[in-house]
Amino acid sequence: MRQTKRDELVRKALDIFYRNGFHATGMDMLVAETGISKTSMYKHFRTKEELILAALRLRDENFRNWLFRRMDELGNTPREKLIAIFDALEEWFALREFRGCMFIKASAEYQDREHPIHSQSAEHKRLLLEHFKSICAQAGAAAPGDLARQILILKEGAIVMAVLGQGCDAARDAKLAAQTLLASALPGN
Amino acid sequence: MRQTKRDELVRKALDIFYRNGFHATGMDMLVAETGISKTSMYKHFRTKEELILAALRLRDENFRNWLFRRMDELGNTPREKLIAIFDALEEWFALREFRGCMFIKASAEYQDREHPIHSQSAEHKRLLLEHFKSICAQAGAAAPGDLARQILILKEGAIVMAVLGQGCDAARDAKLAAQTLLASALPGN
DNA sequence: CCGTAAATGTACCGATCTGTACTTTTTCGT
DNA sequence: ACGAAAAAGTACAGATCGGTACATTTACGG
Repeated sequence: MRQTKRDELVRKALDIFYRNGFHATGMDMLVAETGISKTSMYKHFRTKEELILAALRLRDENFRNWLFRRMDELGNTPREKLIAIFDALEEWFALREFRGCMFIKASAEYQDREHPIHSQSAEHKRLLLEHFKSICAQAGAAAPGDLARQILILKEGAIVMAVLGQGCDAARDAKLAAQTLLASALPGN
Repeated sequence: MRQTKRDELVRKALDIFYRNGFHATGMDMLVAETGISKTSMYKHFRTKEELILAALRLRDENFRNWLFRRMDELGNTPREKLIAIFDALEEWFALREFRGCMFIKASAEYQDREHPIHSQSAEHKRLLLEHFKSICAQAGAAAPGDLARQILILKEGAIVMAVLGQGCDAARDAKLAAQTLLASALPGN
């Protein structure tokens, strides 16, 4: 139960980085918006980068928990769970606070593949892919890895178009594409 | 023929912004890397933002010219041209200097939809979509708009996974998905 | 209620940020 | 070769950057 303050910092910093970007958010702004003193911040995290990494870890946990739970709630069969990815995305895109994928943005600001922030973002995508792959296997796909990667591509593309598209419903488009892919890759009707 | 210097500045600035990011690239770095004096820069562009917008305009022109030309060169029929998108992507991803989509990165750093840099990035995607849609129509798609948006989603997703995926060939995965979609949406075999 | 750990407030460091002022040098058409 | 325009050089303003020092205040378990 200790570390409430540290958790509060990470939670609030995550919000601010998500809304404002990483380079564009200074430590002084974090002090102003979180109400937590700079001294405390640097007691918990030695550098801004460490704070960003902690925020990304929390984001990874939150996002995967949310998506996987929503897939389970919205779909009964493995096949339905895969389609439910895009229903969940639609809910997300509709939120007022939706601002795109935090990890795409992180990798855009920290481009070097060796950079911890970049590789942690890549790890998030790897974890998503792993889960998708196991569900594709449950659904009876002949090549679960291939199918999972195609679905992940649809998911990432939908997020990009939700940010940069104008008005059109990217989740719905991606869902239609996913249904076509599943109909072609999965046995049964 | 005048403005060679201005064009040189935009061209070099584009490279640096692409490699280094927008906020992470200061005007002093641009001076050092381009060899062009700060005085000249601010004579041609009143602010850094104007220079970024000029660089993005050049990027949009270069990228669309390259992709549409490559689609024409690699595909004979409209259907083949659509598939060729992903062969072109594969070439791009293999380049040593590949660093993802400049417009995804721009929208990640300038998130406000009202911001000129963001809306110019969205315009780039709109122009891609328009072209894809006209080729989908030529290919005989019943709903060319729907199909074009699905293909654009695959293209954007492939770029994201080329940046954040590990080793796997995102262009090939997206191409397989596109072939499935076209087989389902287009008349003929 | 006391002692200790945690958090705060304030002031600061050197570096870097975008942008400007002003002078000198280079370029280039005529 | 001359004159105007363009480019460069230098120095700087004012704000903000990430990060630190240090003294003070708050919170809390025994």
